[in-house]
Amino acid sequence: MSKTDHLRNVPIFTDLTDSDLTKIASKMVPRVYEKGQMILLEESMGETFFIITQGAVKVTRLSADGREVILAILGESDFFGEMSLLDGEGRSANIVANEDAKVLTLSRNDFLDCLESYPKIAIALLEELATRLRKSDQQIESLSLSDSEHRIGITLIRLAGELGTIKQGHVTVKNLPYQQDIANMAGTSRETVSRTLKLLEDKKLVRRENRNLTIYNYDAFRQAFS
Amino acid sequence: MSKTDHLRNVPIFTDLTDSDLTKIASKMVPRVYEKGQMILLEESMGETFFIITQGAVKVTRLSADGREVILAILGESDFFGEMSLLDGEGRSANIVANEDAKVLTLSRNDFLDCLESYPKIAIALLEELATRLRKSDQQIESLSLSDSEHRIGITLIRLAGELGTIKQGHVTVKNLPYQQDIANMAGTSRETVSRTLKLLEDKKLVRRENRNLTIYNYDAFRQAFS
DNA sequence: GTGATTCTGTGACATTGATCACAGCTGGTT
DNA sequence: AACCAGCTGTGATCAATGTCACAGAATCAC
Repeated sequence: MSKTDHLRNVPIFTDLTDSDLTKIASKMVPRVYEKGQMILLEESMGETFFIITQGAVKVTRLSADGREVILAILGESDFFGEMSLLDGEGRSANIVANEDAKVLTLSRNDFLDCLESYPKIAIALLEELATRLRKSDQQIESLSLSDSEHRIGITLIRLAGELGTIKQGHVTVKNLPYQQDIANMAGTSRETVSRTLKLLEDKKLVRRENRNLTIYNYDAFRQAFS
Repeated sequence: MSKTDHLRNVPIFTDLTDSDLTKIASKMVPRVYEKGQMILLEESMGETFFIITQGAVKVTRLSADGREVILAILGESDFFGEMSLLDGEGRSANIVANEDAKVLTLSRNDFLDCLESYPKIAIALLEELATRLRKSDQQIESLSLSDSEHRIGITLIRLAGELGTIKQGHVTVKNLPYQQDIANMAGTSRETVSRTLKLLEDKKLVRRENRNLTIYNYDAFRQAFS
C-alpha cells in the first residue's frame, strides 16, 4: 500500500482530496520499530506526529516506583504524538511498540501547517480528541466506582473494540494481551485478572482458547458492565 | 462587564479582534442558574455551547446506583458543552450549578460556524482539549496507582489550581467544597477524606479554618503528591 | 435564639483485593 | 527431546479502606 493509501484510512484525513493527500504524504517519513522498542519517552519534548501503518503500540504512564498504567493500545490507522504538538507541553506518556510496527511521521511544522491549511483536518481532529476525552471520562468513572470485576469487564470491552472482530453477535479478540497488561489497563493486579477471567468463563460470559478470547453475547456483556 | 469583555477572557477567543468578538457576542444568549440547578442532563442531545461568566459548575457522571464522580469543577471563563457538538454523540456528563451562575450560550450552528470561519478558534480549542486530555490521563494514573492519601492530595492540588489564590508560596482555597464532593473527585469515601485532611493537618502540610484551606508550601506539596 | 438540617469527626467492623509464594503450562530454542 | 523463560493459576495472608453508626459542629430558616 502506498503512503497515500494509508493516509486515506486515517479518520482525520478522510475529507481530503487525493491531491491533498499526496501532498501531505510526500512530507511524511516512514519508520520501523521492533516489538518492545520505545518510540517516545515521557519527559522528552514532542516534535513529531505519528501514524501507525502496521502493528500496534501501547501508550503508558509510569509511576516513580516503576508500576505502569496502560492508557490505550493503538493499532493500524491510529495516530499519536499530537498532544504536545498542540499544547506545547512535554510528553505526558511513553509509547512502546507492542508488536513490530511501521509508522509514518510528520514534523511539528508540517503538522501545524496542515492544520492551518486544511481547516477540515482541525475539525476532524477536534472530533477525535472529543471522543478520546469521552473515553477517558468513562475510564475515570469506572476506576472511581467499579469493583475489579467490572473494571476488567470494561477493559475487555475496550480491547474488543480495538482489536476484536464481530461475528454474529459474539466478538473474538485474537491474541489477547497478557494478563499483566490487562491488569495495567484495568487498574488491578495480574492475579485478580487471572481469577476474574476464570470467573467470567464459569459464568459462560466468555470463552478462552489459546490466546483468543470470545465474548459470547457482546451486547449483553456491554449492558452488564457499563 | 459587557458580553464582549467576558469573551475576551476565554482562552479560545483571545486571538480574535474586537470586531470579531463583538460579532460572536451578538449571537450569544445569557442565562442564569441557581445553585444546585441542573444545567445539562446526561443522555440528552448536545445542542448548546456554554461559557461561564459568573459562578461555578460541576461536571459529573452518575453510576446506575446513584453514586457520583466529579470530573471537574469549572469557574469563570471556563466553557463546556463543546464535546457533543464536536463528535455528535450524546452528552456524556451532567452539569450542575455549584453556586449561583451566569452563562452565555451559543447554538450548535453558530458554534460550528465560528470554527469554520475562525480557524484560530479551532486551533485554540484543540489546545484546550489536549490540556484536558492530559489532565484526564493524570487522573487515570492516580486512580490506578495511588493510595487514598495521594489521591486526595492530588485533588487538593486540582482544587487549588481551579479555585485557589497564591500568596507568597502558599495557596488558599476559599470556600473549600464539601468533603463529600472532594471524595467524589478523588474516588474515595467521605470518611476517608475527613481522616486524611486531619492527617495532612497533623503533618503541617495544610491548615483549615472555617471553610478555607491553606496549603503551606504549594511547590513542595505538589512535589510530594504528583 | 431555637430548632432543623446538613456537614464533619471518629470508633468498630467487614470486605476487597494487593501481595507473596510457588507450582503448572506453553512456546520457543538448541 | 530437553531446556528455559515467561506467562498463568491458586492458596494464604494481611493491610487499606469502604461501610455503618452515631455524636458533635456548623449553618440556615424562621
